[in-house]
Amino acid sequence: MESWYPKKGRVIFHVDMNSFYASVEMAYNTKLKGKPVAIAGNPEERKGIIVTSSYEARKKGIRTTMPLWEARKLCPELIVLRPNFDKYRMASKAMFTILSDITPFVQPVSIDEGYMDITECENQGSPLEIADRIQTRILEELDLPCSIGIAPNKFLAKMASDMKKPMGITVLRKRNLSTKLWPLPIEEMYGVGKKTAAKLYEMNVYTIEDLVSADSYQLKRVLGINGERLQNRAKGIDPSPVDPEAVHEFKSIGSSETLPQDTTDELEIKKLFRQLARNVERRLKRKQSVGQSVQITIRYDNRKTITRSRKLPNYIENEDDIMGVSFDLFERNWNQQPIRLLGITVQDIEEKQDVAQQLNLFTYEKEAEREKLYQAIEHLTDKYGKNPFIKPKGIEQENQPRTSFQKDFLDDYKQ
DNA sequence: TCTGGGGTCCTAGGACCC
DNA sequence: TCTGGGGTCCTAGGACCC
Repeated sequence: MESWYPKKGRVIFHVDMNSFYASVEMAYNTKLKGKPVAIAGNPEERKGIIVTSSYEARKKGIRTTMPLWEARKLCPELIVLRPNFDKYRMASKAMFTILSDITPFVQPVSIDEGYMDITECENQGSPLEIADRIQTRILEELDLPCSIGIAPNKFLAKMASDMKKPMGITVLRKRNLSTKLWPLPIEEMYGVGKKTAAKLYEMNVYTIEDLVSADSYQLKRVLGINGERLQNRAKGIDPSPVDPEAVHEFKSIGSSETLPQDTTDELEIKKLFRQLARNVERRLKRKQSVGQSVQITIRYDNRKTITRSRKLPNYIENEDDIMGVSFDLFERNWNQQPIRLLGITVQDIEEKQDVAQQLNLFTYEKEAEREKLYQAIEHLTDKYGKNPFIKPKGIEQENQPRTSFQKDFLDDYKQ
């Protein structure tokens, strides 16, 4: 609810680690410092694309998602490392611990960036001093560089942290928008990707300033609700709060993998599905969670990608259940073309403790059977004024009608 | 002999219900 | 003799981000 008095402006930080994976590798192995380093997937296979690279590598033109062979052509002396996520997760945890020393209002958004709301931290110094202290601690204690954006809301803080890299601290105030934000090309705005940029060009929007003054009806027509939101952000309006709980409310857990070669071999496909199901189970269990939907992804050799999903009548968590649903979806939907990638994602996730009764598929089907039988008995009892079954207790016994009398009743019910 | 793998959010159509 | 309009759920796909 809005209060009547003027609301104090917020002070939001966006803390963004600089070329995070590469920096963590350099912190572990200082001999890598000053050299062109890149993290890439399996270098032997086609999954070899650049995930992150050091600034030295970027100077040579290395870019994220660039195929490895192309990166090597641009920079033959490139040091290529496989990702080591355990290291990165540890560094990330240490980094967020430092942020949490300032305020509990920290919202991690990915492994290497997060927002902070330091509005109530006046007693700890000015925003600039606090940012400087954070940056120094992360550098001295973890040997990792970061950039920090300071602004009255999340969007502006995010844009600000991008303005000076590496090791920048940038303050973006409302009154500076026209000189610091608005001149930027529209495709540099957070939330504007290739497709949206193309639509905006059509409307003669090339800079963030153009977006501010664009016709809002036309924007809404072309981009839907996102058009409205983007224009508001361009104007410097973003009311979304820093939400420390958001990180726990994950909604899906998935695992996918590109095959070494495209394949139509059902045995190989099954093996990969089994592995993906196991992976998803492991991560579900680690988070003490269960899910109610299963989605599979099939990418064909021509890169056409389809998804098929099924909402289940109950929550599942086990490899076998995940595998069963996934493979059934696969068999119903595969068009026999060679496959490049397969994926399994479990959605509609709840924490186990929040789910009243969690049953695996098998128990559920038993329950459903039992329920149906009870209904049948109830129906017949109503219709004929008596229970046609001699022994109403012990459903398993009743499963098989023992007399033709009972059989007729059941047949009657079924039709 | 190009383009990984982890996510979130939004849209749109059809089914179904009132 | 013809057919409203709203709401929710499910499914598939797309856009975007790191």
